[in-house]
Amino acid sequence: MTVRIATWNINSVTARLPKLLEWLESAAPDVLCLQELKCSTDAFPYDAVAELGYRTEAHGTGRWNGVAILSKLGFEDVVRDLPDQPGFLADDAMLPVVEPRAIGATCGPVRVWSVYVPNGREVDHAHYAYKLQWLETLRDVIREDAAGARPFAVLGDFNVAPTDEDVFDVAAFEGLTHVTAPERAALTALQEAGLQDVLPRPLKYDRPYTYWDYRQLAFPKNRGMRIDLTYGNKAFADAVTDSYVDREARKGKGTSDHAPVVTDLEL
DNA sequence: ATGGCAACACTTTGTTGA
Repeated sequence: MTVRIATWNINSVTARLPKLLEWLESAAPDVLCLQELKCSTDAFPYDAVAELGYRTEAHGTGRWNGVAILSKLGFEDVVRDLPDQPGFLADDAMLPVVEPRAIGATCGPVRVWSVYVPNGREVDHAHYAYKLQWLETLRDVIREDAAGARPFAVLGDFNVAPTDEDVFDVAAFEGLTHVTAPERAALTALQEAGLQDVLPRPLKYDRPYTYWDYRQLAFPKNRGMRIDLTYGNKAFADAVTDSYVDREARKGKGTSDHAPVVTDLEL
């Protein structure tokens, strides 16, 4: 069977609902992993996407973060949060909070995680240590599925550019998060656990960036980054027939600052 | 030069994002 799986940091599913529905109709993925819902689990627009044939498993608490999986292939074994997922201790908080950044499910023949990896903010910030710890936990959680025979992938906003080629100008990121050696080592650890970076093709230019800042005409100037990734195990990667970044969805007003990444499989 | 865009909620300004 042919299966189309996509990931998209939507930057508010309520603000982006018209764009989401339009994209679901045109791209018609079987499974879509969303990040940055910016709404609670209850506030997700379930009915609107159900009219297009999708069931949804969402995980959100409100203003920040939030992840979901939309599926035309049903759901089994839905898991909210990574087992032993680290929390983040905010400046004004007494206790660390486990944020809604991961949801896993089996959709037909494929098991997926939709993940929104912490940003890290600055290299000397507690959020950066949190990011590395979060990625380490992810590595531990995916180990069994990564080594298994069932097609499996982690898709989402990893907030790490895997190589220098994945940012428009490496000099512009000197000393910043997203390109540091420890962050990239965390991605390498996922690969050592059995996952492969499914490199999408760009629809324009030479590199498949997935994120462009809203400011200073970054998109028309193609000052982008590739941080939205599809990490599949061998069974998944071997089944890939095509993968691309749908930069068309980044065009115009009222879009997310991320583009969807689409992967087609023959299973 | 700390802006610039966008979203959101508790402050219609401050926080977050990358």
